[in-house]
Amino acid sequence: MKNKNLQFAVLATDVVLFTYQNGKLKVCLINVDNDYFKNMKGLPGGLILPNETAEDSVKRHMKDKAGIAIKETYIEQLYSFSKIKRDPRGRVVSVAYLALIPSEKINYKDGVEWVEVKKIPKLAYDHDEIVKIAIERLKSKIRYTNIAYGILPRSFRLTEMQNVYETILGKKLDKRNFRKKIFESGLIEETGKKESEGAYRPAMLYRFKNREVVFMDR
Amino acid sequence: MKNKNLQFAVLATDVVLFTYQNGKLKVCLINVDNDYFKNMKGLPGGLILPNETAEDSVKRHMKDKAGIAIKETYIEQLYSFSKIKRDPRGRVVSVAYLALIPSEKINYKDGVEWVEVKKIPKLAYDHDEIVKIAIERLKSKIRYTNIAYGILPRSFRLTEMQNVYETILGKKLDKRNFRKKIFESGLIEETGKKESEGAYRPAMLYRFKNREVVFMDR
DNA sequence: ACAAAAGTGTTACTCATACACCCATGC
DNA sequence: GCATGGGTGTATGAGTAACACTTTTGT
Repeated sequence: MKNKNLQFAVLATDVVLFTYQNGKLKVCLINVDNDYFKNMKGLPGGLILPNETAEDSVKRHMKDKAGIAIKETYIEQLYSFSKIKRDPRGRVVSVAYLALIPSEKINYKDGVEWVEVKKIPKLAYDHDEIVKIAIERLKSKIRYTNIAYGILPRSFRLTEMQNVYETILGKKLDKRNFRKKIFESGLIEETGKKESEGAYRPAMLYRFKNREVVFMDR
Repeated sequence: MKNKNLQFAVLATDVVLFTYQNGKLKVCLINVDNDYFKNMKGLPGGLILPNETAEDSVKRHMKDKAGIAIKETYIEQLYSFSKIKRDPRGRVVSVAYLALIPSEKINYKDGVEWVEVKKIPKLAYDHDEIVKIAIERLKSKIRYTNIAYGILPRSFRLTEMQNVYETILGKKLDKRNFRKKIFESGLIEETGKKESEGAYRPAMLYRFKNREVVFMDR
């Protein structure tokens, strides 16, 4: 660096990592316990190192702090937070990310908890605000992209998919209209296999055609 | 700061500042001339200081480098750029912003040029990428918000407004449909005044009801 | 045979699109 | 009276929303 005195801020990342489990949308939270935030929860995250991009940093922290296998996750940059007092320990500017993971890919670790979105407690730092923005982004983006691939298993029943949409959007959807729209979108295809859930009629299993973001027409 | 060796990156902001002038969408560019980028252009921007947020920083640089009166501008955060080599002089992470200004509020300064979007040359650093993302954001956001208030004068004719939309969206719109949609959106209201453009029938002048962002229904 | 989830079509309504002529004014 | 931009309505097609019953399977 040329000018030492320009270096003043710690640069960090935070991630709002969602999963869908037992019919509920959940967020990954870790324990926070320091002089300023006693026995609270917060988002996983940490510093950006000199030789990594913000995205590299998020992936590393997701792996280290939440035990997440990076390959399995959808990640997108959410927003950057730069309020001067957002971290009472010193000036920290944070680039926040939104990430999705199918629940069966989660590795559970001590100090890491998956909390239902509706039951998130008051969080440390400005993490409440970050989560709020992440939920809005997820809600709007699931409408016009295929990012649900990030939160559903590789192959899934359509009712499962509909449940994910209903939970994220926070409202019931009509089964026939949902299916029509999803089929017409061309985002998914049959796997050819069927799955029986307990004792009843087996359901066709589907998968996403693409595992990169696709925007729906318009 | 607690830990000196955590401080490695320079934090900066860049702004993609749009205006609409003579039927053209233009971007504010400044001269860049250093060891790495000879006689080129780039976006206005600069460092974030220890006592300012990213948004404070953008506003300050817009004022200093481009002579823009802050009060008149619409500003939103665009995206953060953290590629390690994006600035060859050293590690700089930049929070980019999108801003809009009505052309009559521009103060012209030496070394600052307003370049038609279609004619933007190769820019210094990663500023091409930033501009591209800004244009996409502007295109999509003008469809479902009232942010056009940031680029139109306080009061304006409807054809003027339609021209702004056509230029940003890059396509012709139907006059009657445009008017219908705008009126139904409830975003604007009559000022009660009329304006004659040259020798012909005077047009009703309108203004935006709100000068903060409003999202259209749906 | 029954319990449970899977699967399937039609109608009504709303919204977007396409399209052409008269109006008001200054010169 | 003419040139110019301002202003207006209707018809068609597309997409969204509402709605209920039959099918398949395991027990």
